[in-house]
Amino acid sequence: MIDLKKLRENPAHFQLGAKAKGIPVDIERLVALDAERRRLQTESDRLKADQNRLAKEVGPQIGKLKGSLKGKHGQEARSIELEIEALSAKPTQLKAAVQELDAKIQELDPKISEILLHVPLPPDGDVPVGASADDNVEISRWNPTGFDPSKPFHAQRGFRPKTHLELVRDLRLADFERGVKLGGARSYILTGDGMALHLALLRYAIDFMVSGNGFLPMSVPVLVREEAMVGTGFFPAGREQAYHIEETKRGGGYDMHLTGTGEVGLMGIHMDEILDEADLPRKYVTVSTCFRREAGAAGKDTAGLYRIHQFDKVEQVVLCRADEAESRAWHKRMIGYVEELLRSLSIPYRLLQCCTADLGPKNADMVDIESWMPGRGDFSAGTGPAGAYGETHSASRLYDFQCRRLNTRYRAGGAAGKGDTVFCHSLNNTVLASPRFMIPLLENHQQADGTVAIPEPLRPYMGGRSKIG
RNA sequence: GGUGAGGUGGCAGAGUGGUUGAACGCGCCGGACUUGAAAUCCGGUAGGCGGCUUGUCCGUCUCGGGGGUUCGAAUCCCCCCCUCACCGCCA
Repeated sequence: MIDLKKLRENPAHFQLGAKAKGIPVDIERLVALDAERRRLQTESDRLKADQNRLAKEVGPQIGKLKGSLKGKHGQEARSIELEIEALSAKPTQLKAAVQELDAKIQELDPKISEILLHVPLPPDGDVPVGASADDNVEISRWNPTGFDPSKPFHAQRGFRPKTHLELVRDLRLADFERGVKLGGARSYILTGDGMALHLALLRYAIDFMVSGNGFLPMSVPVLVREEAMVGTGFFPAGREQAYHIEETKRGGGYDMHLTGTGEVGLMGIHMDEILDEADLPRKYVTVSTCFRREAGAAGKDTAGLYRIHQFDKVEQVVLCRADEAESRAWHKRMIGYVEELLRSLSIPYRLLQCCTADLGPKNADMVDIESWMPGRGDFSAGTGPAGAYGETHSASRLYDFQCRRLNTRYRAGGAAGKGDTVFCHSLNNTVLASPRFMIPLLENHQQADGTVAIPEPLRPYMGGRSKIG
């Protein structure tokens, strides 16, 4: 959520931001509704002040009179009752006026929050303006020694590469037919070494962040309430992407949603909390199963392990002080962790600066990391697939957008009881998502004999083995 | 799933219709005492929203959440959420 006060001061900034992201939102109407709401509240508060003052003056008198009414009858009682009535008249009148104003405010509130929840965080000034993901800008590349993505795979390695689909089939790493039988389209079963590799990757990634970089490992719910989805900024815009458990339809008190990323759980941890500044930054990592409906992606990447409804992901999240420089520094650092991880696994990758159109409502800035996948890209009969980069990671910088929605704050100024409460900044980045990451891993490390070499750091997690197949 | 008990400030815990945004205690902050610390004493210590005269300012709301009764609600009524205990079932 953006700061309504800032929007009041500079609506144009938010209008431009929404436009750059290609998100339609009626900011003029929001500004008008907000002004009306404040007018009503000021008026209501004024009347309530009268009410309270009157209650203090008149209330005790009424109490006394009511007390003296006991045991009185006839004429005497009647005159006391009249007195009470007279004293109550003004407060009753005020009450009606207040109720009328408050009713109007209550009518306005859902309209305001409806729009407010849709106002995206404007992209930072240094984010390139673009119309679609095609306008993303490459920042850097890294290649293991001897690898050059501009040359065909077989020219470098001396054999035609298999796609991950072929590798998975030949090495019996996954069973798509039975997966689909069980779970429908985009389902799969990892089998044998496929499952072993999947687990090895996740465990390596977790250990890398915990032992290597001081992140605190957490388990988090993947079945969460609406508040967590709205708070983290996935709802309302991304409602179509999440599976919805309609418990209310069977008599339950509330519905649940399956999370599409561990970010929801990790960020939700400190919902409605005020943290001590001294306890920041918080560095959390989780591994969780992620569920995505992939609505609107029909027909896209239908085969294989690239686009699936259920996968597992190691995710990193940082909560830090509300300081732009600090936030930016963490973004770089969190990307750096992933670079180090990818290098340790000898996977070629590139960093992409996402343009404004590719950002999504909650990001001020986003950097994608794409891993080289030899099995993707144009196919030629002679040399096989040309290879292409495919997205495997995404690092977001959100300022206080998420924490404002989640109401996650800290007390500034160090010492307890002092300083303002301010919303934290939050950041998140993939550490490793599998099975998707198995694609670059299998395809890059395949050998001419059809086996796949296991990169050194994964071997301890694979029973010391050096290859699959 | 059944039965019962509860949800009050950072924590613990009073308060069952009238200056109670909230006692007492602990914690924390400031001060005094002390060579320093401890102990002791004094004072202070929630958040949201709005306003303008932007102030050590004013108003308002908040005792799990929402609604209601009342001149007045932490306190009474209704709905929801959550926690705990025991029983049943169960990975």
